[in-house]
Amino acid sequence: MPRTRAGRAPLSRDRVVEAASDLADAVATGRLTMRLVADRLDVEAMALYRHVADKDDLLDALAERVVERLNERAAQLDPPAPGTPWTGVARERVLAARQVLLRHPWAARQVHERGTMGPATLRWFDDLSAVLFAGGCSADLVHHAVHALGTRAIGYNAELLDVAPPGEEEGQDMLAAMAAMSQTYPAIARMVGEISHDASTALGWCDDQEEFEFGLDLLLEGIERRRRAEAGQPAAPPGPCS
Amino acid sequence: MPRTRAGRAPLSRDRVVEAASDLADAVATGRLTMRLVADRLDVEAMALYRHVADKDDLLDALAERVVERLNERAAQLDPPAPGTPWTGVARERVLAARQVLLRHPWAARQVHERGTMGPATLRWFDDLSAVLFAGGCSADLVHHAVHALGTRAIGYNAELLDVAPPGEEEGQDMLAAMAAMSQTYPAIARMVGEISHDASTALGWCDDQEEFEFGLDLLLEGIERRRRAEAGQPAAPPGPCS
DNA sequence: ACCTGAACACCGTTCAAGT
DNA sequence: ACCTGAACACCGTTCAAGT
Repeated sequence: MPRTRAGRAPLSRDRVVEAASDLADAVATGRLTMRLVADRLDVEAMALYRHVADKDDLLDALAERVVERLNERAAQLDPPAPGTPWTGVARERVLAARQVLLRHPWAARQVHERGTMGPATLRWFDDLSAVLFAGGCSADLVHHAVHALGTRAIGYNAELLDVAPPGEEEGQDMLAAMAAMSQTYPAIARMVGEISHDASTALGWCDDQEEFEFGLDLLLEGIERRRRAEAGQPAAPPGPCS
Repeated sequence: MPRTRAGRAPLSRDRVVEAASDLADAVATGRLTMRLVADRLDVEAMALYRHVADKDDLLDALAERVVERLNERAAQLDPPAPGTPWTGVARERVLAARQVLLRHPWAARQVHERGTMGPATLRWFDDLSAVLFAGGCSADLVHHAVHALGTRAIGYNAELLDVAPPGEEEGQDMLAAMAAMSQTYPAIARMVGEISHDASTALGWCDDQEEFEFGLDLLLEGIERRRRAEAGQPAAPPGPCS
């Protein structure tokens, strides 16, 4: 392994992000400074700027790194027993994500606050979408569900479909990029492709109010169903009046 | 109105918090500095420290101020038409809260992040709890529901019942304080009093994992019910097989 | 009593300089 | 090519001093 004259391994983006992640776990949120990260790497603060654009870039990378852990954790889950309903599979994935996030208390906020989705985040949402599709949900329902579950699970609330607004970019490059996306994130691509365009939801734009009300209604309906159950009325728990 | 020699109204905690709130609306989150707040009040930054303990104290007051707006907005709502189900009433309150919060993008995060609940926040939760009780929910259900809805509505996720851990304090003062609380926040008091103590939820402590799973299950069940409806199975929508 | 000036120990970030 | 030293324009916060 190459070493500098001072006897330490050379810096890299990964080493910087890793050090920052470790530090964020140890130190209170917001107390993370470039100088502290540098200290941990036995380096002057200014050396970091060769590997990250600025502090925001570092925080973005931090969020993405945690979502990578979510994906690794999801990959380790036992395959669901045959006959498991999709809800059970989704539940397990969301709870696994929560488990990882609880170990990095700063992470949910960081993931929540950034404006863009990195590859790891897209991967997580694509996998969750695939579970819903496999369960028989329509594209519209997958879309709403991912909003409702995603905010709760990994705190993401930015425009889900706002991949890259077609404008300044070359039309050719855009199409190629979208084709590549479809290969890599097939469930998301299917969702975007099949979603009802005559609704208030247009391609590349999510109606935040609609998504909020969708999630809110799910909660209210569920609470009301439990109230009924408490009160002794059967109210058709899972099945349709079986 | 009294004025200083320089010709400006004297500072007060309210004026400081108001200026900070206006500034937070205008400037990007995190860009709020003591010096900027002071500038807006035509005062040196150090003068603020006579009215707020430190920046954290100011941010806390900021959050509380916004929740006061939520309460004012809720008070202006038309009384629900007779026969309106409690879900409709709760829905209206949560959507009204969201309306206000959307005008102060920084507020949800701020409310979310602080560790304690001020009087305004307790007021909001007490009113919401009262709606659920009036709808016939049990104390346990109110408790779970307030967790599930509260996080979504005003981003609050700290321990709901962690009012003041009985320890160093005088027992007498504690009892008096709790009695006073019961007068001021009767629905919350009822919830705490009636909640099932044999469950994992003990007085003054909420099981975060349990609340998370409660909210998650509501979402999953609601999504599954919609999938069934899409697929043409009636699945007993609102009523019990009516 | 209420505000100010000067100062302290920090920030993120730049840029020319070292090796 | 990669890191450092010195510096700049900021932070929150203190404390003695002004009025």
